[in-house]
Amino acid sequence: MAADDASAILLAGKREETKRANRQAILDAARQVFGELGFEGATVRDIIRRTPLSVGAFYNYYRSKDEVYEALAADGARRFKPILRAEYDKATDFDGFLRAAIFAYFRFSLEEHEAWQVMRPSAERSHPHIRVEGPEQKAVFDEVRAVIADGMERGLAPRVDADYLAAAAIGVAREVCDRMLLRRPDIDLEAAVDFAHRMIQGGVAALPLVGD
Amino acid sequence: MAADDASAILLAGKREETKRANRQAILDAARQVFGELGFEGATVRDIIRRTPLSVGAFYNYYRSKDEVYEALAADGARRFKPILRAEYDKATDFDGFLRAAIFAYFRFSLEEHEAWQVMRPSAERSHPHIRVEGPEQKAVFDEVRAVIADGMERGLAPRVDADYLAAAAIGVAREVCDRMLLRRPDIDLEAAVDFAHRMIQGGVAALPLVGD
DNA sequence: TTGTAATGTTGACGCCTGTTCAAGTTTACC
DNA sequence: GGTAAACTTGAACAGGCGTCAACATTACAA
Repeated sequence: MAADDASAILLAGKREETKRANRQAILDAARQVFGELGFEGATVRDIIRRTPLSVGAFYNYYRSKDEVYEALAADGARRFKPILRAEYDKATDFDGFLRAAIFAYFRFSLEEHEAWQVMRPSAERSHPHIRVEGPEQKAVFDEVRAVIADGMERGLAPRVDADYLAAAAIGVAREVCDRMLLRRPDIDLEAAVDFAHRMIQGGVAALPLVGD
Repeated sequence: MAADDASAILLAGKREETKRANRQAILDAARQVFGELGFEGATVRDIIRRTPLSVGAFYNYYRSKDEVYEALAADGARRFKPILRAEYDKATDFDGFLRAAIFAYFRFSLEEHEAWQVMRPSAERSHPHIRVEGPEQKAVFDEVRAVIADGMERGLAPRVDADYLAAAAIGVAREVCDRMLLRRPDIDLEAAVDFAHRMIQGGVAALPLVGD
């Protein structure tokens, strides 16, 4: 054969290339399967069945089912960070920042939810008592928490118990967002954001300042 | 033998009696084990190992591991309901009711948490991404949600989106309570309740009334 | 080109889980 | 004492996760 027929491969090492591709394939398959079956319901074999790989290969790339999940969460964080940051920069006061953060979170969740059937229905049907957080949602949450804490340290937010405020804001956002998603197909993003925003903002105003 | 040595048994049928005892034994063991290992981590064998019964007997009393969990939750609800109801009756306005409900919830959670090591540490270590709700907590939650909805229907609460308000209040209470429990051993129940109460109450005041 | 070490892949295997069921035991009642 | 119903037992089953010795591919040097 005059020419090597593996011409489509870049100049980069072939090993490195397939490695990256396999990692991605597993991640994509896992996202799908987790979405359809939920974390508990999904088996490693369900995942690798949607890739050209074998069980053993899976464990070559990820040490466990849990680790794929973490990777998925990290991926979600990587995508959400810049979105939140952009909105953050646009805001000038705490209130504006708050709304921007909430809006960003709701929008992101909505998109993820619509992109692939996120674990809500099937997961809850099979294990009604266990609350499974979508990997993206977890990541987004950590991010929002960090930003809120950051805004507080910079003096943008009123001086209240930072830990509790972050927790409360996260609680409101999470629950209201979940509720909103349940209203499909009649989802009013603006109304939900507005509700959460007013709730948190009004709540903050009523809070006792900390440190005397 | 002149006298039957099973004299301790009541006049009630022996069958009925041991049945009730076994049911309770399983429930108690399950509470312990779920607390230590979390729902996923706990195996049916772990549970029956702490009772004088066998695997088969377990399935004679409960159809599945899930069902014991549900029973535990129902038990929690049964104990919490009167507490919440009592506080509810004492309150005269929405604000007082709100505070009473939050207080009751926090106190109940705190007691459950201290009674037996509730699933927080070990469960999260084994499955960091899965949020396992303690059976009692789930029950308490359902109860609080119901009461909030009830108060709203009776016109005690302002006319806002009931669904979202319940969700938001639950979100705040849940997260702040969790946060509070993490501060062991320096837990300030009053402060936490106060925070959650002001947050929700202030938030409600800032909400747009529904139906024009 | 060809030999060889390193790296990647495979799937049957071991162990553990929830759940079932035929066989054995206990209770209730006559 | 005898018998039927109710209950208990634990080995067995299906199915899950994660491992590993054997096999395949790649990289590289001579």
